Amino acid sequence: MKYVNVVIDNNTDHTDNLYTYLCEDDNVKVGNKVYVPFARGNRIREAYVFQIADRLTEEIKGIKTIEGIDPEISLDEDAVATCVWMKRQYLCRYIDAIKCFTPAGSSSKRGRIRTPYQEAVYEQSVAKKLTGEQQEAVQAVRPYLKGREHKVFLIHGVTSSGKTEIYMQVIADCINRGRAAIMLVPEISLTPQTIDRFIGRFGAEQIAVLHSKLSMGERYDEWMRIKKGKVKIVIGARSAVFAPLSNIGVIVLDEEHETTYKSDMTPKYDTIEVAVRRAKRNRAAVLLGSATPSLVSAYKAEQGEYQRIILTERFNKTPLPDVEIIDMREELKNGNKSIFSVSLYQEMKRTLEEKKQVILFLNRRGYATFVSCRSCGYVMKCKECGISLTYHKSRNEAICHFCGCRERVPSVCPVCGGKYIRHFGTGTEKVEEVTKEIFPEYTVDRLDLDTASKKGSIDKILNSFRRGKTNILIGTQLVAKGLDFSNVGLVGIISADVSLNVPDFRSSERTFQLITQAAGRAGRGSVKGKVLIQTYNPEHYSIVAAAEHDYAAFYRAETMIRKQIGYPPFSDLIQIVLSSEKEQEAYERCRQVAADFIRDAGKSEERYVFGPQAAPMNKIKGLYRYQLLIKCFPGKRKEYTNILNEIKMGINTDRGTKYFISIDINPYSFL
DNA sequence: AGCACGCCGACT
DNA sequence: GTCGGCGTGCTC
Repeated sequence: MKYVNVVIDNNTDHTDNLYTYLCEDDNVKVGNKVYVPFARGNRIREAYVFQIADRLTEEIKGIKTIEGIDPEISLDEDAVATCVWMKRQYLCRYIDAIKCFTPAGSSSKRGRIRTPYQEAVYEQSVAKKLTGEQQEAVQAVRPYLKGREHKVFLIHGVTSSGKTEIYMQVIADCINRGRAAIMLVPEISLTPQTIDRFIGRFGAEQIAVLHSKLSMGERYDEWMRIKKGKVKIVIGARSAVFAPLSNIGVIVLDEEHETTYKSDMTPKYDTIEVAVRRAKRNRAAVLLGSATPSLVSAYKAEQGEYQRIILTERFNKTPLPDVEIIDMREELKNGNKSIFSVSLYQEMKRTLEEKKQVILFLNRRGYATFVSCRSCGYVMKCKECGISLTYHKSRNEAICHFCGCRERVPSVCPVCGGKYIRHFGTGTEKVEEVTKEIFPEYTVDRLDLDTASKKGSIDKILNSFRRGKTNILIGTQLVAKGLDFSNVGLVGIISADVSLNVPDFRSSERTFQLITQAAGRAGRGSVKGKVLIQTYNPEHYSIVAAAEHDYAAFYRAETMIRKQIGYPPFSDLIQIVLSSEKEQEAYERCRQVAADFIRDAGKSEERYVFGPQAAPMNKIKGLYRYQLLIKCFPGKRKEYTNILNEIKMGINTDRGTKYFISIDINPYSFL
């Protein structure tokens, strides 16, 4: 007879506790899924065992007995511990964390196991001979695998430096030692080549691929295959970090800087943090790979928390493309008001005549418009927060989305006195239209979230480009991702300013990454490519550094600014959104949370609390949203999350609540 | 959340 | 008397 503490699978905050039951089966294990009678009606509910004891420390009245143990589904102790950690770390419920580790579907009624990828034929691939740099990278990781020691590596390698080959050889070493591996990619539908290479190398029977297109049943079957130890490698997007593998030897995150690694749904976890957490418990290695590491990861590497591995040569020895910055202020001076600068037009013409392809890249991000001067490039920014102010038409004001301060929009530029000061934002959609007009004899295609949403159309568009049927491809970030085309002679970035002036403290980092990734698309074959960047801020450090392929310079400049204002990696940002049908209530509750927080954290912390102010997306699904931002400096994380947890519980036990609270730690977007 | 308990007014 | 309205409190 055992006493067990369980988490009830109940979709509410009010029962987010451990409940004690008697269990007649002495073989009950932590992580077992069980069935228990719950509440007055004693309805049978699903639950998960989190703790087991032989006796009670204090008497519990009316203790009930577990009805049964589910023989199919169980979590291991590692998963249970991680759930407890996630609840604290991300302020989610136990059950939200548990759902990450358990399959959503149920077992197939027909008893037939569904295995996608098993039938298709894949080109066999064998381990390639590594370059010296690649060899060193693999050698650096190997002792940790051999010694079963935890370590995080940041593999900073220029585009096409052969990071995937390094991952594969490390993973091969890992499975040779009888351990399993998780391979994470930012977006599975954009990385079919990676999956093909892995299956070609390791064989489909050792690999499970988890992706969003799987049906519930397929997902369940893949989960079962992994759980039963039939699989050595799991490939997938962020949720695959929860794969039920025991004995993990390595977790790889490719393109570690990608924002998709941060979950924006409950639980709002950070995949890198979860991966490191699981790896620590498994004494496993973590490989973070990127051509443009996030500032947070690079900082951790600099601090010695991660071991840095640098790859400087491109695998095929193709030199990095020449990057030229085009000053759009000059274009205006010369009377050119079109989207295309003279240089970009001429370069496009030349490239197309040489029968090479062109990619036009527009980082059409965010709906927020910024105010800038077309004569000198001046942009209205918040004096305290350093981020771009967002233009609000109704009052002709510019507002800071971080602290909420407002400023009137001047009619002449305060720097140069120019008259061309106005708000920018959209308008770049016209690129396709204008391109077709200027180059009617060439085929133009567009790839963005609108055109890609139709099933299969990403592949269709990319294939037609790969086969050379499309001459000019226009696209958003989708195009910048790790796609491999050999005949691209020119990449044109229509306006670097769009991403540079997104009202977010990461806008410079994003711009550097986007330009670098986009530039990486040029000259992948034998020819050296060319990149043109159009901007009104030609001397901005993130643009200059990207043009010169100089990550270190960007890193130095950006860390200095972050440190000064106290942004990540020097702090964690906590975003709290209060929403309600009534705007007044949303505001009032938000103010109350701020007051409660300051009361509990101490008056001295008041200066780290920003808001309340209307959230950038003011109203969603009929709910008004007000937000609070809190800067959390090192050493304060536990204290702050404890306080916020208390506040959250207080709200949830308050009966007549017609408002909701949502807390996101280090959100990737404030929009 | 969801469900039972209970205290009150309205109705056979 | 007793039916059912919903406000209140608890779920091992």
